[in-house]
Amino acid sequence: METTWEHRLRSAGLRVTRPRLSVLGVLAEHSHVDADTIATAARVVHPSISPQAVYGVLKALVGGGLARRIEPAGAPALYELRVGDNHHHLVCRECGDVADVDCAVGAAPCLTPSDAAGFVVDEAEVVFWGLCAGCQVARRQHGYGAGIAIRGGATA
Amino acid sequence: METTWEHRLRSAGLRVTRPRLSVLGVLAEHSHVDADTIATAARVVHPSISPQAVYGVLKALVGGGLARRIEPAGAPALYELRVGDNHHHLVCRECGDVADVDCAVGAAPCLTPSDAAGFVVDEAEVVFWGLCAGCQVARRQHGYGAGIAIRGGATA
DNA sequence: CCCTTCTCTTGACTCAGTCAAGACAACCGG
DNA sequence: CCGGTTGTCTTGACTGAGTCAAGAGAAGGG
Ligand SMILES: [Mn+2]
Ligand SMILES: [Mn+2]
Ligand SMILES: [Zn+2]
Ligand SMILES: [Zn+2]
Repeated sequence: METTWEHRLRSAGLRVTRPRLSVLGVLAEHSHVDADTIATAARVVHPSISPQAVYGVLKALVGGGLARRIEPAGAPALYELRVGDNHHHLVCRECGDVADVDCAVGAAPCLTPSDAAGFVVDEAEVVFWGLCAGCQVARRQHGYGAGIAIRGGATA
Repeated sequence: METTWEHRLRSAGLRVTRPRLSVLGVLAEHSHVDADTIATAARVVHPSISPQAVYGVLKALVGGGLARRIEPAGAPALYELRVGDNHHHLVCRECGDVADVDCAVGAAPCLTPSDAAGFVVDEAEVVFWGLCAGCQVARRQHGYGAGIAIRGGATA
């Protein structure tokens, strides 16, 4: 059972191209990256790649199930290769850093709404908002310690 | 204990203005509306209101805790008055319709991530993706029945 | 009623992403 | 190995949602 990028592209019905391989290469090293960062990194190995090619490649990869797209509120979309495992995300309100959270329940959707209002639900997307370790330290050092009012109102 | 909009604005440290009252009026009748819809509706009662005023008012209301902003992936931000009850949302992949969900049932791994990776979490945001009742019917009638590949990877 | 300060209007501008036309290159068949 | 057929990439224009800034206007404390 082949698992090279070439094979995975082909079995998704996609042609194997240099732009696609370089974007996949970037995604393999960085998780939760935006299109612009991907373009910059991909240009190291394939200098002529255009921003629009990156958008196109990413759309193809997501459509083919090779990549996943997440859109944290107030930030450009992020892409990752971890796909099909229904995992969730921690997002830092301060620096935007994103960390993976394995879903304790496993299968999607991992939660069931109390009243689905007639909806057929196929996915439960969970985003945990907070402060990453680094930003907690930075706050304390700059005198923002103790109880700060954090944007967003409702506290878990 | 006063609960008029005027009072609530003032106790949030905000002045009472016509644009703010008309936006609040719109929010009181429609839930989960975008800025543009709000502007159009507010213009009925206050014709001279500018789009930027609506953005400004909404930012003030959210900042003052009178309104909540949600940003479903791939759609403009939506606003509502239900605030401080940490409720969640069902979003239709087809028509974008949004419904409120009081709380999730079942295991609650999603209020406390198994491994918070050093983050201090203050909010768990949950979005249930699926098809609303109306769009389920529409699909069946147009021959899209049975198992369709739905965007987003993991299928329930 | 006046003055200060906050808020609104107007208009330019940003950012992330899309759309479309044509050049180009991957892959299939011969 | 070569040529033709598509699918993909490049280039460049464009959109939509939202921000920023300057000045006019109005809210509300004194
Ligand atoms: Mn992830
Ligand atoms: Mn709601
Ligand atoms: Zn951080
Ligand atoms: Zn629908």
